[in-house]
Amino acid sequence: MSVQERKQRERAERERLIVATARELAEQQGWDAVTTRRLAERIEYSQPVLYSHFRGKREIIGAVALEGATEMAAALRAAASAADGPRARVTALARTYLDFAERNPAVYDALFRLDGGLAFAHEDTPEPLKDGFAALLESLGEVSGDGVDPGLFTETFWAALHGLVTLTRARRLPPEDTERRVKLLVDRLPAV
Amino acid sequence: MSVQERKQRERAERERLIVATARELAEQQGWDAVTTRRLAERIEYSQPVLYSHFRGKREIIGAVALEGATEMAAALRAAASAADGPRARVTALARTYLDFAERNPAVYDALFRLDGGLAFAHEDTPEPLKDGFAALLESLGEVSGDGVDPGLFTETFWAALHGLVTLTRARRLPPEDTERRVKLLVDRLPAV
DNA sequence: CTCGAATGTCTAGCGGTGCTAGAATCGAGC
DNA sequence: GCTCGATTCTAGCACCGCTAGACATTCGAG
Repeated sequence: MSVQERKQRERAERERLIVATARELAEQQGWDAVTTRRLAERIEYSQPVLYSHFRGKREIIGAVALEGATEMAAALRAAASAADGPRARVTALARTYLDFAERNPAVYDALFRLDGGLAFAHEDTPEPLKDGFAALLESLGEVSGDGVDPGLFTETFWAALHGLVTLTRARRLPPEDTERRVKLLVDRLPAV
Repeated sequence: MSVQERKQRERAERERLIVATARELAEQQGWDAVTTRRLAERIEYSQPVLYSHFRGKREIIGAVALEGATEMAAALRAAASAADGPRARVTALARTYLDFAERNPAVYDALFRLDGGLAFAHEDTPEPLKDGFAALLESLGEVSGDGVDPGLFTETFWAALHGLVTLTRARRLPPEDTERRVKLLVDRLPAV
């Protein structure tokens, strides 16, 4: 028994190592640099070992996304709870969102740009993802205004932030004015 | 002379064929399916011929993007000029933007998601791209409101639309409520 | 009209990718 | 110490973007 338990523990540990290494490599050099060969070399195992933990690269991206979602939700909630009043919460939330995206570009990509094989906005969406959206909803829902569904408002505000993140990162928007763009969103979209 | 002219014409014609074929293939099966081998086969030349026209795949994406930018600008201007009054223009503009993105996903990706080696928001940005942004600015600039730079307002509104497009396409947002999300943006972001 | 040079296009190949079949090794339990 | 199942590895597949160098074709000069 104990032997099997130890093996299971070691296996779980190795799985964490794979995810952590993939994330680290992606943050350092971008997801394109996360090849199964490089990843295998970094964890000091051969390539096929990766496939005994994950179906393929896509699932590894998905694992990084789930990890990131939990962190992002926590960051958003921390920022929101530190702010006073609905408007201040929205401002804090937006800043924290952009800040997270900027500090963790690879995680952000895994979450919202790449295909990690995860279901979104669906009943079988993994809990961390639902919870991330919930964290947004908690602060944004209270400023959606009469006649506007809080969920829909949250989706729209989120999309606006996501647009800022992706266009800026893709060098379609100059980064200098981000703060002013966020201010515009925060000033006008909420119903108060 | 005439011989050289004919050759140049044929060469230009072949270049158009490459771009059109790449675009077609990308719209049919996504950009991942646009490999140099497949593309070469479809135009009935060998791979190296592609490299006598373009530095690489990236430049082919860039060429498709430029073509698409011109079309998009035209579509946006047509929609705007058919609408009556600033608010109606903004609504028409937003709908046309999303419609273009939905009808031409590969072109949209070439423009705003992929690396086509093009400079944006810069002095040496290619004319079609500048013109596309100008088409947005013409309608959005008039509703930016006092104290808000029209360019900045346009960027922000654009980013919101882009966020809707990409999150919906990436299956992060359910597609059904797009219309209501757009309404929210159009109702709240403009200063009137 | 011929022939060398320039131009154009091709075949073949490089080092890389994600992924996998089957051989080799390891270690637990008798 | 041995056996046998689980684990890990080596080697390889088909594909990728890209390119060197061979080959064919066309052109211009004599």
